[in-house]
Amino acid sequence: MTDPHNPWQNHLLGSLPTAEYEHLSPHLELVVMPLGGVLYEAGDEVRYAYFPTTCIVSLLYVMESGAPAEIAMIGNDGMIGVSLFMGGGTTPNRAVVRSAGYAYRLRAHLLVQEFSRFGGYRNGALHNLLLRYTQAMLTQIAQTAVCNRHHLVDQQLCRWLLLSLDRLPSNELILTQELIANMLGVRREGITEAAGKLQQAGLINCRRGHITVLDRSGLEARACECYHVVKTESDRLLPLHAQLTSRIFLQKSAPVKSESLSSRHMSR
Amino acid sequence: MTDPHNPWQNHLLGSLPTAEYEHLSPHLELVVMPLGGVLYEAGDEVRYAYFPTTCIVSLLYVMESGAPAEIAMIGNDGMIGVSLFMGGGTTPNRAVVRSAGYAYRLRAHLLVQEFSRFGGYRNGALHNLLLRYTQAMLTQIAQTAVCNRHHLVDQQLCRWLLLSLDRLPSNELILTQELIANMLGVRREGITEAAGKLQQAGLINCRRGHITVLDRSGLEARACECYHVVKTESDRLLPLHAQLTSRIFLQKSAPVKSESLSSRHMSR
DNA sequence: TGAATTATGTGCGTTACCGCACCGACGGCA
DNA sequence: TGCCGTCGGTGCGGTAACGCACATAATTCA
Repeated sequence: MTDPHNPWQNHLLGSLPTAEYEHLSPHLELVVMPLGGVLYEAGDEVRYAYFPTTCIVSLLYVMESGAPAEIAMIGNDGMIGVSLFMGGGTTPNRAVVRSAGYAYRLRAHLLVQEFSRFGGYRNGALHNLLLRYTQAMLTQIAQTAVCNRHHLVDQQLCRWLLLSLDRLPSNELILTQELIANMLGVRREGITEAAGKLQQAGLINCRRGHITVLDRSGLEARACECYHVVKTESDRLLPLHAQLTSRIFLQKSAPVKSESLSSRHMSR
Repeated sequence: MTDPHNPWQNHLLGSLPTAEYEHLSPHLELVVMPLGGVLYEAGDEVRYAYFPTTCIVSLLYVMESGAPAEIAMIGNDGMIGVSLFMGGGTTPNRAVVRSAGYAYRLRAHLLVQEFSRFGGYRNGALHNLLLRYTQAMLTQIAQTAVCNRHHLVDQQLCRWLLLSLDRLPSNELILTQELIANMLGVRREGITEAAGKLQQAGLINCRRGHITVLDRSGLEARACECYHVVKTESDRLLPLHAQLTSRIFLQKSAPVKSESLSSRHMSR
């Protein structure tokens, strides 16, 4: 029986050419990502780069009042810790697990080292891949800004559910409406109302702490343009390489040194 | 008499080590940046990197409705065209001159080429500098998202004025309240009202198409935390190098091949 | 100089969302 | 099985910002 966890479940790792992938894989460490786990706080030195496979991590700015605001969400499409190679090594944001699951992590210096390796005159594949990913994330953040200003809570909820759905293996989200409200920076009651409408329309099904998406394209129709902009740009910058799909058949399990994050809880 | 325009008026160019600066400077072209000039449209292939000296350029997302929303503002602290080295070569945004002035520009391929040059095992200074700048811009965009969601128009106006002020040589902004409203994505009347309060408090002085800042620290006190987050992070990532200040005495003028941008006008 | 243009200031009803208070009800756990 | 903490739903008054319609004032230009 094969190990169900593999680094290439993460699209970035899965898109690497075999040579560079093999270079990194011995150092990738599988970690459990519990709901509410904090990867780093604002200003903390980032010690690991995380490559989610089945979890979702949110980047939050925590305001002076203590209220959080979601900046971006990252799942198996990306990584957490771009400041390692972009420079600075810290950010004014908190990274927190918003949907439990797994991720592979890599020590900071190993990532930076590999980022800076070259193949001839051009930079390496990891280098280019990570920069393209950062550019995609930048678009996601920009679109969050636009959406926050211009779109109704109903539309924003659709966008948010779709972005989440794209990063999860199933069509079920395990989270409370309060959590969604915190991420979107609106009242909990606002989410209750918006989700009620979606349920009434038969697009989703809500249970206590669970939201099941029944009609994906229905959500897309109700979402604002922001979702599509982010999705399109992301697909353009990071097409899934042949590498990834071919590895599904050549699967070679990585060392499973499962270790859990310290789980502080998301409050407020 | 010396030429008043010099590339090192732009902090990124000014922070380069002499060797790399000299490598680029023959290719830098001074361009006039008229109010409303469009550097590129959403989806356009980016053909030049622009390094503003006295102008301010805004990155806008233009919504389906046609309404613009400001994502970030760039002055002599940065450059326009990060997608050139981040990957993709286009963005879903429009870049438009928001405050007339000058900039130096560099052909896309020359920037990319210089970005990819190495000095030994580590990447070059331009490489690191541009990545750090991109990280700072990322923070600015993230904070725009936060601000759009959580802060009052009054506070946002203060933030916006301060960010503009930091990028201008004088304490006078030449722009209409309507323009500010478009940038912040609010009603023009909202700006009129907010600006009225600031004027009443003696912090600014408004004339038709002009805003003069009288009390900078007063504005800072009224601004939301977002301004400080962006400023602090920017200063941390991009401290002004000794190079820049020393060049003020070693000034060697660059070829002035002044050329004007096609000026399309910013409309609603 | 006077007319046209453009920018700014003001008022008024409307709306989306907030803050609060409360109730009901689900679901984990003893 | 029954308890209790947490989560979801609902109602109500309050408010920041909107959309619109004008009045007024500063420029530009004929």
